[in-house]
Amino acid sequence: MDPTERLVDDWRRELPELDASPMRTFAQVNRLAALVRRRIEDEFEAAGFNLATFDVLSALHRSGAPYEMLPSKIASAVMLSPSGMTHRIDQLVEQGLVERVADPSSRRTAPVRLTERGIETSTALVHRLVTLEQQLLASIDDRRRGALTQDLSALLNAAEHPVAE
Amino acid sequence: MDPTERLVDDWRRELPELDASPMRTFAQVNRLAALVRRRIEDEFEAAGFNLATFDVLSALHRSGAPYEMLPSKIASAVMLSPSGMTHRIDQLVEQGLVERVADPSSRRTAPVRLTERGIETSTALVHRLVTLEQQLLASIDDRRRGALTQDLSALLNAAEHPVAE
DNA sequence: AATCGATTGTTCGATGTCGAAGTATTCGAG
DNA sequence: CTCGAATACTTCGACATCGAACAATCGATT
Repeated sequence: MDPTERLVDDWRRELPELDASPMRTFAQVNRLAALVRRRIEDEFEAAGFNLATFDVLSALHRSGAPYEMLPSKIASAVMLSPSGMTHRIDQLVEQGLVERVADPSSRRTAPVRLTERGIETSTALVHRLVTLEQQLLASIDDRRRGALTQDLSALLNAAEHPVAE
Repeated sequence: MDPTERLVDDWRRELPELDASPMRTFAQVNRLAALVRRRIEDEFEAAGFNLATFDVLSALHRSGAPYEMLPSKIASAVMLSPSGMTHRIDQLVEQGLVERVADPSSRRTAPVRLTERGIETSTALVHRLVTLEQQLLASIDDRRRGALTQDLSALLNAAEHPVAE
């Protein structure tokens, strides 16, 4: 029996008045995210990089030429605090994957730009990533994948927009 | 357009030879896990606790009376390193939520047991949690929830058991 | 044109986690 | 019965992240 199913059974036994079934879905999502993260880290580590690095490179790459973004934009894209972003960019600059460029329209900001090496690295890593993810998705046929995407969209929507505060 | 859909479009534009569609599913899972985690943290913080605390209390509670587990068992249940577990237990002992008890069969291990207060806290938090999760699930009817659970199970299975090393 | 508030990024201190090394205890082979 | 291997936990140092405080700059209002 998988751990997330066990979870619901346990709570039914301990607190019979509680309907614990919602917990299973989120336990699955949480565990899946953690396991996949671990798999990706292993995959990237084999190439000498990590997921944190890829998150930033990928955001820049996806933004299209000239592969520039403001740190604040990257930070919100990867759900990282501004201070954390500063630190990550410092490392990437160190590794020669990105560089801070001057913004002629504002001296308050210093957009970050992918270097050649940054683009190559991002490209190599995204191919590795997709290959891994395809393997993980192999057990689900296309039709169910479509339904899954829809359901996850609905949940994401609920999670992004709290009902009332 | 939601960020995970955008992701696929961006990659299609930048790297047309790449089929980036698998990335969407995992981006959804990852983002959902992060957002829900944040919501839960907020919910628990209002009660003066956090998710890390609940994870441990909940593992003990679910194990049933006398609510005892070995630290190593709890650690694997919540996917935390042994050293991290030591630290968390220290805090919980400090707060009077758990206590280390002597194991008559071995002096090498000191099982952790929920205190009265620990049980009460766990019970209160799990009710808060389920209420929140029910809200988040409200947009999906029961039939689709069943399908979602099945699909997530398949993905979890693939993620837990790597094809080959 | 001067100033105040908003925006953007950085620094700093605190915290949580990990992995490696260390300690204590138990188990098993001879 | 003894000693080495295995087990379970802890300690320690390194590191990523966060939030709060700070600094610099821009924009808007008067």
